[in-house]
Amino acid sequence: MSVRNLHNEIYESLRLSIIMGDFVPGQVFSTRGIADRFGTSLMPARDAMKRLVAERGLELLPNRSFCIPKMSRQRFQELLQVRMYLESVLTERACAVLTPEVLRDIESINEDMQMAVLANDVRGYLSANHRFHFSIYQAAHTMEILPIVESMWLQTGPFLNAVFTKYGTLNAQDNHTQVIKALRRRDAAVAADAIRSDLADAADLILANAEFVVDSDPSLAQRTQSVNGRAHKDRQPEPLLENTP
Amino acid sequence: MSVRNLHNEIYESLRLSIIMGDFVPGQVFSTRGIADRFGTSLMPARDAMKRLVAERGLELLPNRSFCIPKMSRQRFQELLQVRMYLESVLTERACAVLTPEVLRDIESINEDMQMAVLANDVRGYLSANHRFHFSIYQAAHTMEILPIVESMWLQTGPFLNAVFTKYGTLNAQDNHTQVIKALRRRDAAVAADAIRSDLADAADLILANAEFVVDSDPSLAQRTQSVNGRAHKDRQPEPLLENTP
DNA sequence: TTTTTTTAACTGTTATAACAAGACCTCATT
DNA sequence: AATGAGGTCTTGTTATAACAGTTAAAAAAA
Repeated sequence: MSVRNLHNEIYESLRLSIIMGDFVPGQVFSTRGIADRFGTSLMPARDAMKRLVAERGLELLPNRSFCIPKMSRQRFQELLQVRMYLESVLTERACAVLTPEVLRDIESINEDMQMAVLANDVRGYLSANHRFHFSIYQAAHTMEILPIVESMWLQTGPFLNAVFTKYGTLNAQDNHTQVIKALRRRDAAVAADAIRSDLADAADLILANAEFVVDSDPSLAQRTQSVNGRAHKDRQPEPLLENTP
Repeated sequence: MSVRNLHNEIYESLRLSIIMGDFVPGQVFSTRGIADRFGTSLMPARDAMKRLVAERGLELLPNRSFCIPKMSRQRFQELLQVRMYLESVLTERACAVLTPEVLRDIESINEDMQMAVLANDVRGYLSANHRFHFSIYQAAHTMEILPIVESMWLQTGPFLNAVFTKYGTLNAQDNHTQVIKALRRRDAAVAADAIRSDLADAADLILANAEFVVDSDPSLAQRTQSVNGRAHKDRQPEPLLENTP
C-alpha cells in the first residue's frame, strides 16, 4: 500500500479513474499509450494494467490489448447480488465496532454528497458516494471481504457513471440517512437493510434504462471495433480525466 | 486463458501448487528463485507472482518479497462465511442448468475421491475434491462469482493441506453424495445445503486443531524470520512439488 | 567477549532493446 | 470494380542490465 512505486502511482490513478467512471465501457488501452501518458517506460504501466485485469477492472481482449469491460444485464445482476450480500455483511460488522469519529466522518461525507446532488455535480456525487460506502466498509475491519467489494466497485464504476451522466444523480438521501440513523443506534440489521435498499434503488434506475446494457455474450461478441493497426495514431486519444461527452 | 505465455505457464503451475497445498504458510519466494526454477528471465516470474498477489494467493511482505499468507482464526472464519454464501449460490445456479454429462463427470470425480480417501492419498483427495466442487461451480456459468471463489480456494489451499496432511483426509463422502443426489433431482436448496455442510465439516476439523492457526494480527506481526541477505543460498530450497514433511 | 562498522550479497524496480504476432492499409493484379 | 498479396506499423512479451534499498554476515574495534 504505502510502497512508493511508479506502477503503484499509475495503478492508483487508473483505478480511481475507472471507479469514477472517467472511462467508457469498451474503451481500449495500450501499454505504450498509458506509459506515454504517465511519462514512464512500459514496465510500470504494464504492471498497473495487469493488476487491474486481475482485479477485473480491465479486461484482456483476444488481441491481448486491454479494455474497460462492457456490461450485460446478467453480469450486472450477478454483481448486484454479490454486492448486496457482501456490503450488508460489512455494514453489520462495521455497526458493531464503529467509533464516534468515523460516524462523524460518514455524516460529513453524506452532507458533501447532498450538496453535490443539489448542484447536479455528477463527479462530486460519485466521489462522495464512494467515500460514504467505503468509510463504513473500512470500519468493519474485515480484510478478506473488503478487497472483493473493491473489485465489485471497479466493475460497476464505468457503468454507473454512464447512467448518472445521462439521467442525473440519484437522490439516495433517504437510504443514506437511514444508514446513518441505524448506525447511530447500533442497529445492524436496519443499517444492512438500508445499504441493500441503496444498492437496489441504484440498480433499479440502471435496469430501467436498459439501453446502456449489452445483452450479447461477451465471450462471443467482438467487443471493440478497431484495436491495432496504424489507425491507432489517428484515433481520438483516450479521455483520461474527462467524462464521456 | 488460452494465451500461451511464459508467465501464464508459471502462473498456472504456481496456482495449482498453492491450491494443492504444496507450499507451507509463511513460505517466502523471490522472483529470481522462481525464474531460476522455471528457466526464464525475471519478467515472466514477476508477472505470475504479481498476479497471484492480486488474487490473494501470495502476499507482499513489508520487505517487498512474496510469501504464502499465514492464516488467523478470524481470517479463516471470514473466508468461510463468504465461501458458504458464494459456493451455495453457485450450486443453486448450477442445479438449474446442469446437463447429464456434467452430472456424470461429477459422479466419476466423486468416486476418484473416495478411492483417494481409502488409500490415504492426501494429494489425490485434495485434487479430486477441488475438481468435484469446481465442476459444479463452472456449470453455473456465472463468470462474475467464479473468480471470487477461485481466489478463496487459493487462500484456503495451503492451510487445508497442512491440516489434512497431519490429520488424514476428511471423509466427506456423505456430503458429496447428498450433493449429487440433490442435483440429480434438481433440488437446488438441498444441494446448496449439502455444499454448506461440506464446507462447515471441513472448517470444524480445522478449527478444532487450532495449533495451525495464528491468532496474531498479520499486519503487525513479523510474518517471516529471514528473507533477504546472503543466507539465501544456504536456505533449504523451496519445495515446489512436494508436500511439506 | 561484546559492540560497532564495514562490506558484500540479495532484493524488487525500471529502462531499454529485440522479438514475434497480428491488423490494417496500400497497391498490384484480375 | 473486386480481390488478393505484400508491407508496415502497432501490439504485448521477454531478456538483459543498471539501480537503489535492505539485510546479514564478517571484520574490526573496544
